[in-house]
Amino acid sequence: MRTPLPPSFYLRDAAIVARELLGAVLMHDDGAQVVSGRIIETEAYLGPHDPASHSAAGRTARTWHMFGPPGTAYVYFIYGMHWCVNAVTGDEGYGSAVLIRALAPLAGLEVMRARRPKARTDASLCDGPGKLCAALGITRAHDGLMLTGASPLTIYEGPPVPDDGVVIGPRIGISKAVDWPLRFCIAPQRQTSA
DNA sequence: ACGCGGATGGCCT
DNA sequence: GGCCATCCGCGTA
Repeated sequence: MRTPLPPSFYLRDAAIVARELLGAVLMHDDGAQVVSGRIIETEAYLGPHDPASHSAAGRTARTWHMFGPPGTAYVYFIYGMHWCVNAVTGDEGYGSAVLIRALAPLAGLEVMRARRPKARTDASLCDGPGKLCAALGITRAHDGLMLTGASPLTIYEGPPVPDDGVVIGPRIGISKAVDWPLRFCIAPQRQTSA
């Protein structure tokens, strides 16, 4: 779990990367605080042909970094309140990415609790795309950074998650392509195992 | 255990 | 003007 996932990891179909990111560790080190969690839920956004993908509307100021090189962080602001973080996948210029939807907290629990005072349990610190960005302190400042190392925001290799520990279903909170099976979760009973 | 609606702002039509 | 890749609190069972 010390090894950052390299750009070649992300140079694959978004659905494959979404599956393989389960178990990996997202860490934010701002120089003063280190906060991290294990990735337990992801969603794939396939590219311009995927009606639910931000890249379907073309490359705009907002979606600019979704078209960056594989391993880029694409961070966007939603509902006037929340940040969400993606890992860009596939070739540079294509526009596919994986939304990180939930983490299991690993390090920096005190910092997370201070950043999310409304969370009543440790599990609820990071169990949503907006929540995990708040808990880790991820904002627009991280949009466009590389997740592959030498950056405050990094994803590290984690233990393999077997297929029978993965649940696949439709994506959440979208209004187009609502039945595409592109949401990947670690089954609840497996989330705490190494 | 659900289901609903308000908060809140940037961006596209 | 309307639509969001959301979260939280309050209402009814």
